[in-house]
Amino acid sequence: MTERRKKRTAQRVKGDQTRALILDTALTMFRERGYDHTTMRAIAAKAGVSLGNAYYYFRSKEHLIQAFYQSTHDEHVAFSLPALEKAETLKARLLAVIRLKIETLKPYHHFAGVLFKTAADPQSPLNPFADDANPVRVASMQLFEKVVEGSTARIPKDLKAELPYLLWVFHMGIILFWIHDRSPKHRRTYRLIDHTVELVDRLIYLASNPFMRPLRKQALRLVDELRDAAEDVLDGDE
Amino acid sequence: MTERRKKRTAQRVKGDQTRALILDTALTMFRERGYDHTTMRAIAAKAGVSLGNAYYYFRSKEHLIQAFYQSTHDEHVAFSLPALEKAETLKARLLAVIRLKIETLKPYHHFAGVLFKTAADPQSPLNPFADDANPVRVASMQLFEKVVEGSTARIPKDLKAELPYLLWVFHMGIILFWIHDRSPKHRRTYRLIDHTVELVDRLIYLASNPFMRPLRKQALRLVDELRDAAEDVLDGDE
DNA sequence: CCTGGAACTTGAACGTGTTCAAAAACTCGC
DNA sequence: GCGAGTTTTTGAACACGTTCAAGTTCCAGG
Repeated sequence: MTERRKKRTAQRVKGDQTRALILDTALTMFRERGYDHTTMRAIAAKAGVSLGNAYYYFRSKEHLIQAFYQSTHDEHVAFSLPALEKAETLKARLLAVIRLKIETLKPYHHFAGVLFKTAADPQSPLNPFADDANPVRVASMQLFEKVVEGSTARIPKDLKAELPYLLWVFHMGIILFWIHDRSPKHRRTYRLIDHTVELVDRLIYLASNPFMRPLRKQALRLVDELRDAAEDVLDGDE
Repeated sequence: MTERRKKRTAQRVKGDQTRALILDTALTMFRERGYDHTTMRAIAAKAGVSLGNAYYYFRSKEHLIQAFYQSTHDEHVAFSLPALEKAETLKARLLAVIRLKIETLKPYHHFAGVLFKTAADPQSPLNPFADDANPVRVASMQLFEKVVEGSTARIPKDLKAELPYLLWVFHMGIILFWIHDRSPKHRRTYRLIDHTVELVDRLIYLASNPFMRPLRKQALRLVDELRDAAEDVLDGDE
């Protein structure tokens, strides 16, 4: 067993290098030419490996995107944690985290168009909505848990429980917008973030009013239903 | 000019037949085997034309979907108009139209998965969100105008103006859900329709309250912003 | 060192959507 | 019914994602 592990780690080094090389090459080319215009052959050629080798490390061209998610997410977290220490209100915390997300993704705007084509495709194994256990999604939601937990707002339990998920979905929506935003410096997106965060904040406040309890309950039940359904998509049967 | 038109119409007959033949063949095969598993070669072969000929009539495989939209939409309208004559309240009218939509699409559930992969893809010329001149979308929204106009509900002008669009988007959401719904007889979707229509109705009522005016205005401004942005995606620059 | 097996690498081959230049069919004015 | 022009039809060719059987490299155990 010890030997076995040693062997593995020993070999892993080379393998990991190749893997990283292919991924880096791919991401660079995606950034420069876009996803569609970057062929697997070109990636392999530029990375100095064979076509088949690229497929040894990445099951498909789409799987390169999964790796991209992971890497940008890590970066986003690194930016967000310090920012969260300085913000107290829910509004400020949410604003910071979402702005930083866009900041992180910025270099990839050109190729980001593909992200949602695949992310929104329910068939795709990369769809983060469908797969509850998707590590990127789990990690991503944890960040929004922090956003909610650390805040000083008073929010009813039922809503508070669902809020990280709702905010995560919200942030996906913002990214979707940003992908299509061709305004200079993404000003439009930043304006949208300001407006929607403000609106979300007001809605949360409104929904927290005891008056709103029945409507809130109804809406939350609906959210649950949608979540369940989204996750059922993966399993084959009924 | 007259000759020209005559010539055109004369030729159109044959051409239209071929076009229809290809489309029918394609839709049948999509229904039976699904979109991905139906190749252009197979469609051409089964229709008894050459591969190139299929591309003469349909610019791409995706464009066959556009034709599909059109044909099911026409059917949906034919079902809806009589139903709308019998329903007075907004809630009842909306419920009827959306249920009938699902009813219309039912035979295509198996292949519907592709619909949203392409419909949601902002790059695609078929994306109905991006192109506000898309004939299918125009026609589709007209139906929701009828839903609102014919109803007895009292709704503030600003909201009423935007409502057809909002309901159209809502109905797209329902379709998205239905596509992934694998429950027997799509019960889950019908339940969702009931719940969401109820919720939408309550929200409209709530939003119509003078108290809600500021929040409503803010939300509507946001909707406008989103619409504008979605439509800008098509134009190349800036 | 040698060997068996595992990890890694290769490139030819396949299936598919799409393009295109050339052929065929058709229309209309004469 | 002939010729010019237009529409329709053809199928070979291309590019790309993906697969796979076969080859190479690497390492622990003898």
